[in-house]
Amino acid sequence: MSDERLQKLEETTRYEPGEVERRLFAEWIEGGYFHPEPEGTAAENYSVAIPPPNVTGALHMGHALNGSMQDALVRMNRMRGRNTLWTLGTDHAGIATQAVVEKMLAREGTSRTELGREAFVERVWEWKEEYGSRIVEQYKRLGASLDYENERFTLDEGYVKAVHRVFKQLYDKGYIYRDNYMVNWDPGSHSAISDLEVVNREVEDTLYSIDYPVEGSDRVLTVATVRPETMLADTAVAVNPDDERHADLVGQHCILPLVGRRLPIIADEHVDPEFGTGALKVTPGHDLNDFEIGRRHGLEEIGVIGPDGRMNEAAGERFAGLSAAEAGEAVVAALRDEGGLRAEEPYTHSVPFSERSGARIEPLISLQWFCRMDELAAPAIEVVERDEVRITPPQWKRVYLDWMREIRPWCVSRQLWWGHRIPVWYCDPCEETYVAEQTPERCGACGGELRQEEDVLDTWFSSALWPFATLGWPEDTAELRAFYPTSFLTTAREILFLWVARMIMTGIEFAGDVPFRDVYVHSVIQARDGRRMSKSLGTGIDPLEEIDKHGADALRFGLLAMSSTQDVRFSDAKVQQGADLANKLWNASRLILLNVAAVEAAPRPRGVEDRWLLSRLEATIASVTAKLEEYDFAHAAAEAYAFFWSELCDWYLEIVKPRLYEGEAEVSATLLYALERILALLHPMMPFVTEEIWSYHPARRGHLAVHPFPEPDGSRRDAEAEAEVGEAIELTRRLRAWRDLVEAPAASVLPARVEGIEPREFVGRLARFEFGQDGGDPVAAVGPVKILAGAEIDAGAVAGRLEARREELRAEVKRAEGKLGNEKFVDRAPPEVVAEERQKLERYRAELEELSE
RNA sequence: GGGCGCGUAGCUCAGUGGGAGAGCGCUCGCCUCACACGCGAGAGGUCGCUGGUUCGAACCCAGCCGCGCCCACCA
Repeated sequence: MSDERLQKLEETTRYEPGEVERRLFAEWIEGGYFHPEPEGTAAENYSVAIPPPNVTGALHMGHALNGSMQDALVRMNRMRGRNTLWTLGTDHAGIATQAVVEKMLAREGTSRTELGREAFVERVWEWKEEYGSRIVEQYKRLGASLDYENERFTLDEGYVKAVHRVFKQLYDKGYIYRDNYMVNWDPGSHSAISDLEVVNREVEDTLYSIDYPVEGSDRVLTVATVRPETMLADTAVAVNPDDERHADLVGQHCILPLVGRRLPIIADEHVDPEFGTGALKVTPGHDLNDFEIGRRHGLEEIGVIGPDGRMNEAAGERFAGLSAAEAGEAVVAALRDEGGLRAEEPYTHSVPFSERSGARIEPLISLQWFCRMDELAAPAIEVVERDEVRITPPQWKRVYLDWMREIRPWCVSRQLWWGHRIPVWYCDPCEETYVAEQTPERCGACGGELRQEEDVLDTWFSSALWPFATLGWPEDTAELRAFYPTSFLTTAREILFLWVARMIMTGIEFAGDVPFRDVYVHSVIQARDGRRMSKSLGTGIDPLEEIDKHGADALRFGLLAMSSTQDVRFSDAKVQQGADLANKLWNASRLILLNVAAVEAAPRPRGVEDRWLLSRLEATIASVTAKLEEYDFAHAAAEAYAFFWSELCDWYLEIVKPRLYEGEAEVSATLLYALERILALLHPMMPFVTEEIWSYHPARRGHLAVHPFPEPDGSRRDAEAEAEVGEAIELTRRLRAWRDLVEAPAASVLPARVEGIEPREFVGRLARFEFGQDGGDPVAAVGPVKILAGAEIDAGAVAGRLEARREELRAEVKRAEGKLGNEKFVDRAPPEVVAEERQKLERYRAELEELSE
């Protein structure tokens, strides 16, 4: 070690993450450690495709958590020597990105429509080039060991090829088709959206009851609606086929108030006779249920609300041009005038809203592209049933399967400009449709000009291909052979259907294998007050701020430690614990590195304490490794912390300090060995501080990021050493507690003698007792240690202490005696449990007798 | 309307059949030559409620009370 570095190590008593993290990250990049060559097979290699963040996005706590988990496993496997790829990339995020750029244009006083499609898309690309890499830089701050040399984007050239290939193949198979169908129309983004992008919220509306007169009769059928404006598009009235009240009316007609249209009265199972009067107005053009009823009965489909959310000409002169809400009021007013409004009452029900724009969904019939899912779903169900894709925690397996078994066609077209434009061309004169991977020149039939489909694909259509499209599919690339299928996926449960399910389906269909072997569904980190973290609520906690304040290692450790299968609140204390651990690592390492004697290759345990430490170390390595492998990050973090802090620092380092200061070779070797292993074990969770300390370690030959991960060494487990040192530690604790109780001054050394076997040397030293003293009656006994009278002890407290302990013991004896006196317990409990209870009783009785002398 | 989950120390959370745990906070004592972002010692819990199963229940079963999430086309 150079004098300069030695001096720095000596002087720096507090670990400062800021400067260290930037420097080390640059070193890792320079080393090229995160970029693998596409060699070997996927079975030997290790790969993960990052869930691509939106280009519009900034790193939020979910990314930070998910990134910490992925990096822990990725780094562990890289250290194990596996050829490891963690694929980096971003998602073009159709609606979100288009919205951001549209907002920007609005500030400039222009708009999307003013620019025109081509110029608009160009502006989005410019925006992407300028701002789209922000989140990538933020992943670097976290220390994520992604392959930054090869960044993918769901709209890059190769990716477009993959999307077109998939679309064409699905079309050729007959899965993709175009249809006039009811979709969730989002008036906010002016596009259809999928069922999964709709959120239902409870809304208080008014339920109106309206009389529909029966043609040629005095009777009326009273129907109920929360959306009176939709009556303008009614084309039938339906009753339940078993409803005797209305049975005679089926086949007759009603007259639609305000409009005068004749509405057939039909019978349909869907109608609930218990609701209202049992008569349902049927609006196939603006309600999904009614749409289905309409298709069953061949009803006319009238649309009175347009894509802009306003009434069109079909609504009639009185209402055309009004917004749907205005039209509703106007309809109610008109009905009041005519006397057709029978009742109105407050009504709370759930209403669909667009998750994207927040607008109330307008169910509309429109011409859209759909993908049939049944055939794709079948094998994706099987692989999960057979655990070829394992879902953890296991309750999500059923959620996945339930959803997949009920899967419905997917509306894949979106009326946006930013995205994969659907690779379909129309020839208007001869009405031909071409689906092609590359733009066709002219119509094959008439030679006429072709017009490309205006719509783009749902963003999730392209993200569904992520694990293989990023590896170069549809080309047969070395990357695909080396890294597909990927090893695992960690994800939030909210995109289990939106994304995970679809990747499994496309992976099997197009890449010939499942996209990953394991899916780990992680917890959601909530705000400190238990609310959802959200930008709009202002409850978000910025991971970058946490990194600035405490360091990336602290945040990573904190997130892993607070993670769970349950949702948890963000815990500042856990992040602080991480920061404290980094500082403790630094300082314990200073103690070791600045005091060790000659460099030794292997540990040479001398005393039982050394064997104890090495045994505990190996137990910890085995356990932490197993926890990481089963995605139990919280316990992995907690166990590593507990071993290091308590066993290594609080006990072992204190025990061996005299030997260390004397420059003993054996203890130096043991300490350097333990330090190397614990640094490597912790590196996947806290890469920066461990790498920094490693740079001072005499055994260092390269970066810790590519240092071998410790394999648990069972040969160093030593039950005898653990038991012997464990007892000595326990005795030390009891002696310390005793002296605290009698208020012995902290610095004083108390006289005592030992009956029986002399305890290990460190017991007296750490508890501040001088054993081997003669004379006088003991004032107290703590195990084999008889404490002698000293001037500095409060005699009254001693007596009190003795009596308190006796009281405890009497209670324990009573409890054990009671239990053993219970014949049923002795008969039916397992023998070892009974034996254990007998041993305890004997121990308590012995101690009680000792204290009663 | 279905499904999943939660209720354990002041706070945030572990703990799935044999004597209640961690971190933070709190109390007391220590600037002990790695670290005061530290060291040592403590206090603090009818494990939501009620029944049941068991020799034995925080843990298994049933019901109830609170809270959360997901799915669902009831006007």
